[in-house]
Amino acid sequence: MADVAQRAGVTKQTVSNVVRGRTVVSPETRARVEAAIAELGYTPNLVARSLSTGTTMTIGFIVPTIANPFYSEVVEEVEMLLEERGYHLLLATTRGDGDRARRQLATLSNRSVDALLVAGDFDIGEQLSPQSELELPVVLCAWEIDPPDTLPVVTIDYEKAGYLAGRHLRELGHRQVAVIADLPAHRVRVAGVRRAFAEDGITVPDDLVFTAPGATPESGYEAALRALPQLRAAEPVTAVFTSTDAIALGVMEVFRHQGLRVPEDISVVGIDDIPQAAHAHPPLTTVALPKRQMAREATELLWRGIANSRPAAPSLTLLRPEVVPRASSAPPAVH
Amino acid sequence: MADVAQRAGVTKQTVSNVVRGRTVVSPETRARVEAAIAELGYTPNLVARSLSTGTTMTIGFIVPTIANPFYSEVVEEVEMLLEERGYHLLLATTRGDGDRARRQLATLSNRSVDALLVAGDFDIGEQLSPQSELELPVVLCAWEIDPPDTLPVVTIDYEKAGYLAGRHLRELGHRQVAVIADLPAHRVRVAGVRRAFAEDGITVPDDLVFTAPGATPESGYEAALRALPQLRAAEPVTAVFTSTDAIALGVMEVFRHQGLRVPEDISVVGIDDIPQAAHAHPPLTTVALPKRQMAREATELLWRGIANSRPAAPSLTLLRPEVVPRASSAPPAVH
DNA sequence: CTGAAAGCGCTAACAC
DNA sequence: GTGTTAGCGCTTTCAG
Repeated sequence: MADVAQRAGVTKQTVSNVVRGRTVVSPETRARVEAAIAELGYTPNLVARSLSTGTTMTIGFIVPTIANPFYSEVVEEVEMLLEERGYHLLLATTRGDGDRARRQLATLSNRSVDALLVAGDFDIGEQLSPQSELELPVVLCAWEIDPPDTLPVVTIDYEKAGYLAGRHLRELGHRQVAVIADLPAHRVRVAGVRRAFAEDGITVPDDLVFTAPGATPESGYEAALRALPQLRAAEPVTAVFTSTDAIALGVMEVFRHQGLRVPEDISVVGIDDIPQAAHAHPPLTTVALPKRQMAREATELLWRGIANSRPAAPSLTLLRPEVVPRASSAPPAVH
Repeated sequence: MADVAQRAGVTKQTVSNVVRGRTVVSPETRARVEAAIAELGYTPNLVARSLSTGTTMTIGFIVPTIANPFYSEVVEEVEMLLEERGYHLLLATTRGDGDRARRQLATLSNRSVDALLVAGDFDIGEQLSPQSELELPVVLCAWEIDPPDTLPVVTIDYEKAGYLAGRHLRELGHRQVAVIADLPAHRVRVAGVRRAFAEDGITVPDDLVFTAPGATPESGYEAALRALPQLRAAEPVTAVFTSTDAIALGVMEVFRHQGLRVPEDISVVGIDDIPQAAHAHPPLTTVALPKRQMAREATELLWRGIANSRPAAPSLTLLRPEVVPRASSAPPAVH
C-alpha cells in the first residue's frame, strides 16, 4: 500500500480511500492511484482491514451436517444471501457432537466472524447460554426442540407439520395409523400427528410407534420391517406417518418388496419435501418445510444484529409448513 | 491481553506464550496468567493473531453448488479433515457462474485464507491461471474437463467411469445402447461409454444420444420422454446409460409410467452412486465415484502446499471409479 | 525464562 | 481534497 501511495505521489490514506470507493478523492488523483495499483498488482490485505475496522465481513454458520439435503439447502440459500452483501460464509459442522459444537462456538466467536447462525441440534442448546453473554450477534434456526428464549430464533412449526400430516390422513378417512419416526429427535412431529387424530377422538397407540434412528432410508427400511407384523394385524393399519421423507423412502421400499401397494393398501405421508420425494415411487405426499424462507428470515435478523452489533432481541419466528399432496396417500380401502 | 498481563504481573509476551501453550513459561507464572485469563474472561483476538503471523488457519473451498449431493459429500469430508487440524472452512459457491467464480477467487485470495481448494466447473478454468501466480497454495479437485497442468489436481477418472459403465453393459451382452447425458459437461463420461462399445466394434449412434441439461431427475425425465420413440424403434435399444444417477432416477420414472420394465425390458446404468441409488426402484446399477477419497487426497496436497507456502508442484491424481452392480441392469431379453 | 521494542497492513481521526 | 498521527491486538526479534 505504501508502494502504491509513493508511486502515485499520495499517502496511504488516499490509496485507502480509492480502494474503498470513497467519493472524497478527485478524479485525477483517483486515476493516478488506480494506475499505480494496476502496475504494482496491489491487492488489499483483508486481515489488516479487519483488525482495523473490527469487522470481518464473515458470518459463521454451525450446522449439524451438510450431507442432509435439508441443511444443505439452507446453507446454500444462506450463502447466496451473504454473497449479495459481500459477506463470506465460515461453515462448521457438529455432527450431533456436543463437544464439537462447543469448540466450534468458541473459535468462531473470537472476533473472527461478525455474527453467528446456529442450526439446531438438540444437544447444542446448553452450550449456547454463555454465548449470549458474548458481544456477538447470534441467531438460531431450525430449532426443533425447546428453542431458547434468550435469543432470536427462526424455526419451523414442526408440531404443525406433524399435525398437518395427521389431518391430511384424517381427511382421507384414515383411523388406524402407524408412526415411524426418528425419536426422540422428532417427538414434536409425532405429537402433532397425535393431536390431529385426538381431535377426532382417536388415539395413536404406542405399539404402533416405531423408531428409525438417524432418519435415513436405511433406518426407515429396518423400522418398517419391524413394524410389518403390526401393520398386518387383525385391525388393519391403513396409513403410515414417517417423521421424514428419507424414512418414507425406506418404508416404501419394504412395502414394495412385501407386495403392499401404496396407496391402495396403505398410505404413506412424510415430512420435509426433499427433492427426491417428487420422484419417489409413488410420488410421496409430504409436508413441505420452508427451508429457504427460514434462511431468508434468519439472515435478515443477522443483518439487524450486525447493525446494532449485538444479537437482535429474543424472538421466536415460527414458519408455517404446508401439505404437498401426491400419489402416496389416498382414502383407505373399504373392507 | 495487556490487562491480563498487568493482572498477572507479567508482559503481554508471557501471556501470549501461555495462550499458545509454549513450554518456556514457568509453571507458577503460567498458573498466575491462567488465573488472570479466567478472571478477566480473556479470549485472544484471532484476527490480530492472523495479521501478525500471516496465517489465518482457514482454507477456502470454491464449489459449484452444495445442493448436489456429490459436492455436499466432498465438502463434508473436507470440513472434517480441516477440523482435525484446527483449520476452518470458508465456503463459496459459483453456481456455474464464471463471474461469481472470479470474484470468489479474488476475495478469498487476499490473504484471508491460507490455501484454496477449487472444485471444478468447466467455466472456472480460465480464471485460474492468474491465480497460480499468486503466492497462495491452490489445489483443484473434481475437475472433469481439461484439468490445467499448472496446478496440483486431484480428480476422478471420469472417462473410465463411463468406460466401466459401458463395459458392464457389454459384458451383460447389450449391443444397442442409448445415452442420456448432461452434455457438454459430461462429454468425457460419454466418450468412455463409446470406447467400451468401440472395443467390440460397436458404434453408439449419435441419434441415440440425448441431453439432460442440469443433470437432475427432472431433466432426465424430459430427456427420456424425448428418447422414447427411438427406444421403441425397430432395432430395439436394450440399455440406457445415464451420465448421472440423478438423471437415471428421472429416466426410470418415465419407464415405469410407460410400462417398460427395468431391467427386463431395458437396463439402466448411472454414474456417481448417490445415496438414493441404492433405494431406487429398482436399485440402480452405477459407477461409484470415490468422493471422500478425493477429498482426502486433495486436503493432503493442501497441507503440503501450506507447509511450503506455495502450491504443491503441478500433478494429476486420477482416482479410480468402481462399478456397483445392482438390480437395474441385466442381460438383454432374447427375442 | 522474562521484558522491551518494533511492526504486521490497514483505517479513523483530525488537521491542513 | 489531501496528509499526519495514532492505533487495532497480537507476535517476533533480541536483550537481559
